[in-house]
Amino acid sequence: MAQKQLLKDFIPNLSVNCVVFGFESGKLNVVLIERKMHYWGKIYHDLELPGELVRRDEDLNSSACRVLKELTGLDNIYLKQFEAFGSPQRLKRRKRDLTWLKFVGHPEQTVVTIAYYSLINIDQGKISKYKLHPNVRWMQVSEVQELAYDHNDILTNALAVLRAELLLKPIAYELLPKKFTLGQLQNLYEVILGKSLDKRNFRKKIAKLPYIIPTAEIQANVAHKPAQFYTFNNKAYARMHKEALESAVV
Amino acid sequence: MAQKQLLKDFIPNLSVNCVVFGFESGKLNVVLIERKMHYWGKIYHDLELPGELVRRDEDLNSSACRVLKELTGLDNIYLKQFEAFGSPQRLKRRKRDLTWLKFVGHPEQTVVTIAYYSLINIDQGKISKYKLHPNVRWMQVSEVQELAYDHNDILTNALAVLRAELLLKPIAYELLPKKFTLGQLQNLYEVILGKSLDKRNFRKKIAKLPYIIPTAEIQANVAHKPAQFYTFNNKAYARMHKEALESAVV
DNA sequence: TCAAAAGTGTTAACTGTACACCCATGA
DNA sequence: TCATGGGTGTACAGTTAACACTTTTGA
Repeated sequence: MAQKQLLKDFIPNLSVNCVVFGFESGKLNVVLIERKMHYWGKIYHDLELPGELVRRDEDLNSSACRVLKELTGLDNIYLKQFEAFGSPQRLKRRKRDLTWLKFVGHPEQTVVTIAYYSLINIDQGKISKYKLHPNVRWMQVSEVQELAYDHNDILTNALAVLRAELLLKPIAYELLPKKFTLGQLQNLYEVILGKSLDKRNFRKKIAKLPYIIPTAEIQANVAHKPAQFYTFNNKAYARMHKEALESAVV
Repeated sequence: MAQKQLLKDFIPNLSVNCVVFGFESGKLNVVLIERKMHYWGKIYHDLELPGELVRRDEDLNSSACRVLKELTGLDNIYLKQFEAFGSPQRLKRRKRDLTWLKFVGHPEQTVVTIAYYSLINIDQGKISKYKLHPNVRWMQVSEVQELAYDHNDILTNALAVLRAELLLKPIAYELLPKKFTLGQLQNLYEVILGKSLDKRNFRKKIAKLPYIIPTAEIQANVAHKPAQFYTFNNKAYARMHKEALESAVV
């Protein structure tokens, strides 16, 4: 965590962490940071969620944006605060974490972290930009092992929030390229929710949504019947959402 | 905020605030703290949400519990973290707030607050205990005026979360006495959701829930047909909830 | 010609919604 | 006897869920 700037510019007890999800070739991935350290004479490689201490002059959201920007070079990314983690022991549950804190000269105080989850789409070859920092890793959520500190808890809760929001808000489209097929969309729902869905019922449901717009474009160079591309129309969504709110009854 | 204990025991940049809701005689109420101050020669009365700085050795949840305990003398209250508020300007938007901060000797740093909402029931004459602290006020949510700092934002968001959770989780029963009538329950939904519901449909829905148990008891001394009392059975709820999760499809 | 994913309708069960009257009680 | 809130059923509309085959393409 931020050792480059002057320590006094930061609130020593407050950090943000970002759980950055992305969907690529049918898998849900997450951005992790490699932490290399010497520990009892050996070199350990270890992973943690991206995060930093919060600056005194910035908003929490700006802080999370800053972390993402420094990490991936991207802004205008879907970003949502979901939980604060504040156990006094959260940084010190393992010997390895204590060693690391000493190694980087961390004051070893309680650090409460405000956790965000973030959705990116791996569109238009942007993926290369995520390699900006040499220790950024892009890993399948299902293959994540033991992370630093309480970061497994943070990831688990982020996933739970992602699942819940997927059913309530149009966030699937943050994870997909601008033009997507219904197969991709269904696959995304299946992967995140962890269950398979009926293709015909799924497509009927989508067909009723006024904000999923079919395009004239069609897949090319696929070894099966080529699929039609669709787009998400945010204005149509906002309109529908507004109407739904106004007429809502339990 | 906490001036009595040693300042070094607290994290100066981190507080918790509690939005304590209660339901009484058909109205949704919230606990507020009166803030009296001299301001340009006059005495102002002002309201804020209960809150305190977080101790270095305590968990965020414990911190919120502590605030509630000190305030109302009650523990084992429904308590849920819902959002962190961290704008650097959040304590200093008004002259009055700045004056107050100087008055109480606050270091005037950025304070990020972790906001909780809490539900209490005004059962069995417990209400008297809420008067423990002389400046505790119990006020209808619909009549709340301008609060200190960004506390109106916090209250607004707490209400939004309360509404959303009311539709998803059995929290209504935290706000009602152990034995309640269906009329009270419907009234609570109507007040929190801000719309009227169809009595017959509402009762049909409740009748299907395996965790709302009719008792043999019946209202007395009411100037209308006396209502039957019901209870919420948490075990039955947990059982049903577990089954629902296991068989869930989108 | 094969493999792989796209695309397509019907039926039955369930859920949500609209709607109006009588009942029991205390004042 | 009146005012107050308690209590009840039916019909229609909309939504969900189960289910199997044909199409188009590249390899």
